[in-house]
Amino acid sequence: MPELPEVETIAKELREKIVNEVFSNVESIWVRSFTQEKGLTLTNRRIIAIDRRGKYLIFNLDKYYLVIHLRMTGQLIVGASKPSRDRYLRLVFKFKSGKYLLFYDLRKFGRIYLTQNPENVLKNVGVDAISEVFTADKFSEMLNGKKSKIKSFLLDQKNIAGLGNIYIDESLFEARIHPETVINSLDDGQKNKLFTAIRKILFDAIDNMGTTISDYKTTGGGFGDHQEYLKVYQRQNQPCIICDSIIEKIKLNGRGTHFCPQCQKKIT
DNA sequence: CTAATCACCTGAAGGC
DNA sequence: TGCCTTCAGGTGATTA
Repeated sequence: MPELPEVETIAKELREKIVNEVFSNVESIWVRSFTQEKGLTLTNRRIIAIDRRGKYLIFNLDKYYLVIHLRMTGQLIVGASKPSRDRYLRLVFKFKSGKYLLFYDLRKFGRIYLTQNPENVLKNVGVDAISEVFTADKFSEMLNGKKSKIKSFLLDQKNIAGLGNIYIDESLFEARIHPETVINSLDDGQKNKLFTAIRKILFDAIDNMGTTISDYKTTGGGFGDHQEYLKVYQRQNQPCIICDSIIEKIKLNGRGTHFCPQCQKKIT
């Protein structure tokens, strides 16, 4: 479900809603959703700050860290009460104030870790796509000598953290680059254009509070708006908004991949 | 190193 | 209606 803009939206809301809350207890309805390192407990820990890296949320506690990945269908909802019996409710975090942080996750892929050191969880997570250290020069340097397809590279979180299937397809369209383009055939102009496109697409999506296709919700249970602005993602068989060609959908790395065959010419 | 495949899960949608 | 297949925004492990 959520990529960087959705997680960023959730992080902002959680900062407003639960910073300074003190955990009272956790109820694990689906135990695999929550793991804690040996000897650590969440009880009495206060939330000092909430950070994000790629698609991960990091709760900085007065001791320890809570690291969260929502994967495909995870949702974090802040509530005043505990629902009696919700089908997809997996974890219930109770605060001493009486508030609740509820973790819903239909497909049960999401994970929440209590750890001494966030790097234990984030060791394979690369530079965040909207951080200041991710620059055009850095991007160009990362692409140097690479032989894989550009979309495969962008999907791999140890390269750049935060991009997923939706925003990669949208960024490649914005930059007019075919998703199967081999990296070492990109020229400097294209690399720069792609860098600019990635940032624009992500910041626009954040402004729209993310994209709700099926499961993504904000912490109050609301939806994002960015699905209204998608130009290629899930627009297969519809006309390109630039040139009227029919948007195609192929499989790349097992993922649905959308592009305009006219605007994003394949270089061979 | 890359690439492909599976595994983890549940549900929706489409074909017959 | 029902059965079967495929697909879904993610990632880690394993195998080639």
